[in-house]
Amino acid sequence: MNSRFAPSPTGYLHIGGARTALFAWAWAKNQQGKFILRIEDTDLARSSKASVAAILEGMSWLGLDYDEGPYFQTEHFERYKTVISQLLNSGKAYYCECSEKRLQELRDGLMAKGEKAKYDGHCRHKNLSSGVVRFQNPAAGNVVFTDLVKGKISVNNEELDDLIIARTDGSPTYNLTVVVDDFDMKIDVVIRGDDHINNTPKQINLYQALGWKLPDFAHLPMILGADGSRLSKRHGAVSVMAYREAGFLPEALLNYLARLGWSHGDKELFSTAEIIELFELKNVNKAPASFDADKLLWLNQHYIQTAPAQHLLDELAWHLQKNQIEITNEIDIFKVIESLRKRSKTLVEMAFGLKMFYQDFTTFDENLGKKHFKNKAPLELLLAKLMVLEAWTAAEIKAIIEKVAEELSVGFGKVGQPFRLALSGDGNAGSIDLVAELLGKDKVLKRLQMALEF
RNA sequence: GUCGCCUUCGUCUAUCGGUUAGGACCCCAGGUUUUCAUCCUGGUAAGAGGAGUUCGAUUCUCCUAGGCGAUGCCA
Repeated sequence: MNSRFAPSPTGYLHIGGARTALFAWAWAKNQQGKFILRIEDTDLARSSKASVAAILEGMSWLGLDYDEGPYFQTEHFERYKTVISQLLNSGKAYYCECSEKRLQELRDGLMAKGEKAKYDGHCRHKNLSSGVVRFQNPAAGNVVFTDLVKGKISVNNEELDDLIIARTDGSPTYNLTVVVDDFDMKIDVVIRGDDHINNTPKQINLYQALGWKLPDFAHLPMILGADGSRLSKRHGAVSVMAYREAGFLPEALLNYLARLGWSHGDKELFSTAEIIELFELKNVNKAPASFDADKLLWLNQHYIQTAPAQHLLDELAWHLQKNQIEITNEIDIFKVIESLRKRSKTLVEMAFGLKMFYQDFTTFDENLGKKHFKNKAPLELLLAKLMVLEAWTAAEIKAIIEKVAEELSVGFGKVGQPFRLALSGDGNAGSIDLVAELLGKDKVLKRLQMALEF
């Protein structure tokens, strides 16, 4: 059982496309069939190599691996040409030379009369031999099909017109190429966005004219922005890679996308393997869904808290490189990750929190410094006691902080907070005793000294 | 305009005609806590409107409204 993802390379891989890919991928894997990637690049003017690369990059990051492809429709032009002449020869398609102007006037006129704007078949019996090629759609009857997510859909042929299947330059158009490729690639279920529902009856007529067996269709509802309108740039990030940049884990995005329009009872958390195992088209929701950034963030936090440290490090590496943070052997990165994971919602936050362990700083946050370094006594006492501390462990360090607080008759916070600022520079750090242990005696003493000079 | 699709808490969703309509995110309250977090407990909150079928409709049918999509020599 095969499915495919067929993006047109006119931009990056966006959230909606990624979900379509995910569902098609999950379905094929669930069926133990093939997932095929096909690039629909027949619009030469709008397609670009950069977009192809961006789409492949997005899919690769998400781990949506394909069993075949990427195929490019531009490599199938001969095949399309053959099919088009077959249609022409059998009288199921014809040339049309109507000018753009005539077509426009025709549309305007019909619309003004309150009728469906469609081609009137002007050139149908002219026996022309140049121009665009139109498919002769059946004039009457209904096209009925059972969509695997939407159910029964019926469209009257009177609503459909003779669609163009080849442009003046001979190049094929979308409705023809999908039909040919889906047939040739033995696609069992065409899984795609529901903006294609209206094309489906036309394609079904094409299949029938060609005498080909129909695939099943499954049309996925759209993803809307938080305000319920079509997802666009003003809703924030729409590109998959923008989520990588924002510090999301691919499994979090995948889990989120899976639950957007699909469900398995009350289950919220799905590993990638579980998505494959449990995915069923019949559990896909019919209604469009709004993108909720808060829930995605919650999932990301969940996966940051539970993922193996090595995996976190692998994903983190990209961010560290981007921020020019270099991990050294001096401090155990895994211990640092453990100390950070509970307080990081994104990898960006984690990378940021990691900085203080591997990069020295020269200044403290001005405002916080004024507040916490005003009274030097806690830091002086801390420094004196830590300097002579032999067993450099969190427990010992904590005992010293408590002792300092006791000697000065202040609360733990009065010592801990200045200490935290001294070590981090910006006040953002976790359990201060643990942070101090990880940082190591040298750096701790140095930074305390620096704080005293503030 | 015309055609198609859709409609359960603010959001994502569950519900095989009979449920106090459940879960999750968000939000709020309380608890744990060395900042910020995490974590735990509890809470607020929904069947678009109107007919019909039925002993009984969120669930089936129809109408209306609203949203989205299509109406391209884009895909």
